Parts: sequence; structure tokens; C-alpha cells
Amino acid sequence: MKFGIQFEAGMSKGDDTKQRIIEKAAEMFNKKGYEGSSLSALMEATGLQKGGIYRHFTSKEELAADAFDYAWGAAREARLYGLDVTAGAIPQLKQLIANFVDRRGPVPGGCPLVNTGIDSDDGNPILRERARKALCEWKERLVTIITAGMKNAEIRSDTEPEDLATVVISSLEGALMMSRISGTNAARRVVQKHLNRLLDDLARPAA
Amino acid sequence: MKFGIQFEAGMSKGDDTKQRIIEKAAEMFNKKGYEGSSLSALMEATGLQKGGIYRHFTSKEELAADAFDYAWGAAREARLYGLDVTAGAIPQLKQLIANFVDRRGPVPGGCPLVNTGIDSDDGNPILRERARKALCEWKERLVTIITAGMKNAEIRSDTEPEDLATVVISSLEGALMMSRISGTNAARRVVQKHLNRLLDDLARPAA
Amino acid sequence: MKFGIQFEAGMSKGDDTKQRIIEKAAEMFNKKGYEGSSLSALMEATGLQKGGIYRHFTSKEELAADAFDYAWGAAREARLYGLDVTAGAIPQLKQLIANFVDRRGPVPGGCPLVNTGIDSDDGNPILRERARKALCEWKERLVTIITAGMKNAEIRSDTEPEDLATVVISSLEGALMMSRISGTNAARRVVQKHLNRLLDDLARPAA
Amino acid sequence: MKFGIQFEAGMSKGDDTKQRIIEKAAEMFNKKGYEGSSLSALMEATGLQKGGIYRHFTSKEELAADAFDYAWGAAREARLYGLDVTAGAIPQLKQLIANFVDRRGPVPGGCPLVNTGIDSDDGNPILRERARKALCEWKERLVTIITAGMKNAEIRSDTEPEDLATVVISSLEGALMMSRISGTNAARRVVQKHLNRLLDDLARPAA
DNA sequence: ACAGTCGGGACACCCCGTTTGT
DNA sequence: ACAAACGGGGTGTCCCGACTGT
Repeated sequence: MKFGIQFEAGMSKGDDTKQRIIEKAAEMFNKKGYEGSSLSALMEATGLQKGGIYRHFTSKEELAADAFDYAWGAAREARLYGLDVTAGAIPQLKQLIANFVDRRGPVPGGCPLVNTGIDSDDGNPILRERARKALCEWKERLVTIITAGMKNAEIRSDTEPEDLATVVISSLEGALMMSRISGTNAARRVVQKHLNRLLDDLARPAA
Repeated sequence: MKFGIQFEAGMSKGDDTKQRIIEKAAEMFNKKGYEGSSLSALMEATGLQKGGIYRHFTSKEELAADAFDYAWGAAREARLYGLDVTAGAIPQLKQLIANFVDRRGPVPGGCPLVNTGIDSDDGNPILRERARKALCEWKERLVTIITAGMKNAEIRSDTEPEDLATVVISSLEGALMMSRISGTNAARRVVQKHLNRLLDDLARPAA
Repeated sequence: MKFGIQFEAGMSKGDDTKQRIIEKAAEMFNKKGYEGSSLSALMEATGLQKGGIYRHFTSKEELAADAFDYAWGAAREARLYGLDVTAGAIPQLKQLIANFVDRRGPVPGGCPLVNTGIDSDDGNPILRERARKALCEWKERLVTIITAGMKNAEIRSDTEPEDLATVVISSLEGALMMSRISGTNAARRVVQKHLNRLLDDLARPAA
Repeated sequence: MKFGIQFEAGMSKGDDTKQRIIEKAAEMFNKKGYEGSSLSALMEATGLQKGGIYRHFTSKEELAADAFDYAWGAAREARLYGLDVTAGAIPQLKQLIANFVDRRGPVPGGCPLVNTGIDSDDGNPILRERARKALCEWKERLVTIITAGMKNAEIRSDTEPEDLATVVISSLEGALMMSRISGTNAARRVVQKHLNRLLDDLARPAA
């Protein structure tokens, strides 16, 4: 299964081309930002002409939106990898954290959510809205796991699911950012260790 | 006192103009990124013509570097506000966190460190290096506070100063980013609460 | 027949436009020099917009090179006009000189070879090289005629073909230059007379 | 003795500066042409600021005119070198030709007369006029020598002084141009030989 | 008076995202 | 899907006037 949005069967040649454009564009936008990505560069990357690109997208902004959906879908999938065969909320969260730290999304350039959110936080309301919604859904995903863990007494009952999800996401994304700036992945490891210990604390009954 | 880098006395008219350009540019770059900021927009913001701007900077990149120094200087100062009159490492850290959550730096558009780091993480090596160095010094600042707290037994001796600093920065910057994307400041409050509790734990003697 | 380089059949609309640009540019470059010719002026002359011009040339320098090829091709053709139906080396040379003196090349502004050579003799190595090669081929053309004349005893055997070609070209180009500066064509006539007498001398057997 | 136009005694510091500017400018204009020479480059070459230059000249065009006068004065002096101690019209002409071929004027970049004349032959009427007048005077100089040679029977009486001067100048300037384009000085030598033989012919009585 | 700073507009070349014919 | 053209905007540089301190 692909990322939901994308096609599965009956893909014509045009759809295939569109998908190829999206994949190349996703990488470019994720690495260079919206303004930093030019259609000329995309032409070279795809081997198409401008007209060939504009057949599939009415504007650069729409292309960027589709590219974001693809990139974020890929990133989300990578982060959820293996969760469906993991039992228990705490192990699932730990797995998710490990995925975040270790697995590189198929789209290089860092977390599409952060990149797009920051890149478009002035102007470009379409992208901004997509990033907002993606973040919201992503948090809900964590909340769902945490709530399930609380239901079956795996996680302390005085936990606030929303708050825990927020802390996990903040720490991870912040660590990813530090890693990118500093050029090392030390921050990711440190935060992983910290979060794992935090989860262990939550697993213990309240004192 | 200004941010150290900037002038105080003997400012000729030209220096004054240069400073005005930097301040406007810092805001623009912080909000729109490097590629998204055009000199034309800066012309309008400053009321100067191209020639008037290019007298003071040889290129957009140099201007961006100066603007970053200014913006980051302002942000750091805001985050360290009041720390010199606060006694104790733990109160200092809490004050720093509160500053981060509550005080808006004089340069709108989010944390210059994050913005610049992510914006320039491909290409633009000059900015990238400045962001890297700024992050490094910022972390060292926290490490210094933490180490001092451990020396006078205020903080548990089994704490790793580097790791704690990394966790604090990651969480805060990640929370800021979530706030920007979601449009609320809920994430900042949550992470503040979380970090304060963490610090309280570290203040207790090891069990 | 056009100037060899240019197209004759299968010209698409784009090629036609490109040719139009080249022709206008050739005149501008020949009259105003490389630095003195602006793209804006070319826009006006061609009726195209910036984008329409830059589709066909990646840079001003490339355009200048194409324009030189065109202008020189036209000039050379004008100078060789009628030579193919002229019998004998001496008459051919006289015809060539007359062409030089009387026929205006289709590209106004003087001899493209001289203009380009002098205009680009510092910097602009591409143009400089084209001018150098053009001059070399031009001289060879004269040498070929002279050598043929010597072979069939039309020209004295103690003639140095290279030297004679050099003298002819120097005198003609120098005269053209004097004409341009002084605003009259007296110099051209004088040099024509001089060269014709020189050729007559060479036609006579050595004393 | 300097070139007449320039100062000899009572030069204040300002005049000295002005002269320094002129010398640098003369070289730049001679090498790069009017449009290709920027005041910024001249600032760097002279070590002065814009204001420092514009104190002495009201515009770039006036500066170019003064620079031309200087460059041409220097070139003319070089070409006339030693003529005052040479006896006889034919030896004087040969000396002049030799000077042209061998002596490099103190201002690099080729013959200022040709450069300026061609560079300014559209637009820039001031420069154009100066070049025209300089060429006229230069030819008169040769005519004077030739006429004197005819008066004392050194040169054949059926010679047209104007025509001979035109031929000499055309050949020499044309040869200089060929040398510059081809990068060798072969053309200059060839034309020198040719002109010397021509002068020898004129020295013999008419047959 | 005069060297030098500062700023002003205009324009350079180049490239952008977009639309159109086909 | 492409080739062509369109406008407009990008950064950078130009030449020059006006102001500033000496």
C-alpha cells in the first residue's frame, strides 16, 4: 500500500509521469524550500519541459501542495513502520521514537512537516494549512496510542495524552533540527534516551 | 546596552543607516527566509534605493549574515533576560525557559537559529556556519549553568550537562515550531511544564 | 544562398525568430560594441520580451558570438561578390578591392572583423578567438587567389603570397577605419588606387 | 617636455592628482573602451573615491576626452621620436614607420586614435570630434614631411602628398590591428617592409 | 575649498512562473 | 508533452549629485 493519496491501479502513463514529477519535486522542496526551488531545476531533474509539468499542475503552489502530501505520507509511513506488529502502547511509542531517530524518510532534506511549516508560515496559506492539518493528525495518532495504553493500565492514569504527545513530538522534531544544524546526530540519540526513560517512568505506577 | 556587536558611540550617519537596514532585513529574513526575501521588499521597508543599500553590503549573502547576527543576538538577549539577577542554577534554567516561552524576541518570525539553520542547510555555507556556531555557543551557555549547579550540589551529580542542555533546547525549539505551525502557543506551555518538572526531579537527591 | 551558416529549409518558427534576433543584434554590436549594446535596446529592436530572447541564447556573450558569425559571413560574402564569375587572379583581386571600397555590407557599422577584434581584445576570449580565426581564414582566401595567379604566371614569381595578402588587408581595413573617423570615403578611394597600381606592378614581369 | 596639454611648472597637488587620474584612465579607456571602463574600476586603479575623481572632471565623458588627449599625445610623441635629429624626408618617414612598428606607446591597448575613433563612432560626439581632429593633424604632419621632401627633390614630383600620407597611415594602422587580432606582430613587419620599398621607389626619379 | 561619504535612481543581465499554439 | 513567447522580478552595478567634516 502506498500513501493513501497515491494511485494503486489503472495508472495511465500520464499518472505515472505526474507521480515522477511529484517525487522529484518533493525532494527539491524539502531540501531547498518553496522559493528556493525553481521550475527550471525541476525540468532538469525530471527531463521534462515546462509545458510538460504544467499539464499536470496548474501552478507551482499546487505542485508544492501535492509534493508535501507525498513527502509527509512517506515520512509518516517510515515513522509508523512496524507499529502494527508491535504489542503494547509503550513498546509502540518506543518503536516510533526509534523509527524517527534511525529511519531516514525516503524524501531527503529533513522532516517535511517542519520544513513546510516554517517555510510557509508567512504567505502560502495552502501549504500552511496542509502542514497544520498534518501536524494535528500526527499528534492525534500519538494520542490514540497513549489513550489505548492508559485504557489497559499500561500507562499511568494521571497522564495527559495530549501533553505527552506534544512533548514527544517537540523533543523529536527539535532534536532533528539540532542534528541538522550541528551536522551530527548526537542530539537525536540523547533525546531518544531521554524519552525512553520518560516512558519507563510513565509505565511505573504512580508513587 | 545593545547586542554587543552593534555600535554605541561614534556612529556616523552611514552606520546608523546600516543598522536600520540590518534591523529591517533581520525581520524579513526571519519571516520569509533567504530566497523569499527580495531586495526590492527591503528597499520598500527601509525607504532606501538599491544603491543606498549596496553601499553598506557587498551582497545579499553578507547582508543576511549581518542580519542573522543581529537577530540571534536579540533573541539570545531576550532568553537570558533577568538571569544575571537570579540566584541558583535551577531558578536560572526555569527563568530561561519562561523567557523562551513568554518573551517575544524583538525580531518577529520565530527563532532565528532554527529559521536560518533550516533555510540554509543546503547551500549558503556562510549562514549555515554561523547558525552552527550560534547553536554550539547557546548549548555551551546552558551547560555552564548546569555545571555550576552540579558543583554546588544544586543539581544531581549523575546528570550529564550536555544531554540535559540538548533536551531542553530540543524541547523548546520543537515546541516553538509546533506553536508556529498550529497557530497556538499550547505546545510551549506544555513543554514548559514538562521541563520544569524535569528540573524539579533533577533537584531532588538521587533516590 | 545565404551565408552558409544560416538556415534555408526546415526552419521552424523559433529558428526564424532566432535569426531575426541575430540580425538585429549583429547591427547593434557592430555599431555600439559589446558593452554599448544592451538587451533592452535589443528588446525594442526585435519587438520581443526578455524571455523571448533568452529562450534562444543563454547569455549575452553567446548572442554576441552568433551575431559576429552572421555579420562576418555577410561582410565576407559582400567582399567576394562576383569573384566566381571573374577570370584571372589580378582581376579577382581588383574586384575584391572594389567590393570592399564600394559595397556596403548588409550589417552597418563598419567591418565586423575589426570592430569585434578591437572591442574584445581584452577579456571576452570567445569573441576574440572567433575574430582571430575569421581573420586567418580571410587571409588564406587571398593567399589562395594569389597563389593561383602565380601558378599560371599571371603574378610575378618573386611575390610572397602571405605578405601581399597582409598588405592588401591592412591597407583596406586601415583605410576603412580612416574613412569612418574622418567621415569621408576619400581614404578608401586613395588606397584602392594605390593597391590597383601595386597589382599592376606585380603583373609586369620582374625588371 | 610633456605632451603640450599637460602641466610643466607650478603644479599643485591637485594637478598632480588629476594627472594621475588621467594616466590611469587613459590606459583603461584604451584597453576596455568607453562603455567597458567603469568609474569603480578607475577608483580602484587610482586609490581615490568617486568624489575625489569627480572633483577634477565634471563627467565621465570629459574625463575620457582628457584621457584621449593624453594617450594620443603620448602615442604621437613615440611615433615622432628621433625625427628632429633625422635629416631628409625619406629617412624621416622610414624612422616614423620604424617607430610605429617597434615602439610601444606608453599607453597600452593599441592606437588610441583607432580605438577612440571606432569606439565612439556612434554617439559620443565629443570624443569622436577629438579623434577626427587628431587624425587630421596626424595626416598633416606626414604631408608636411612629404612636401618638404618634394621641395628639395628628394621625392618624385608626381607624388600626391595627401595620398601618400593616407596610404602610409592606413597600412600602418591596419597592420597594427591585424597584429592585435592575430596576436603576432608579423603584419607590422610585413607592412614596414612594403612601405620602405614604396618609399625607395618614390625616391628614384620617375622613369 | 576640498577629500571623501552617502544615497539615488536607473539599468545591467539573467531567470522566474505562466500561457499559448500545435 | 513541447517549443515559443511573455512579462515581470531577481541581484548587482552603474554614474553621479549632494552632503559632511576638515
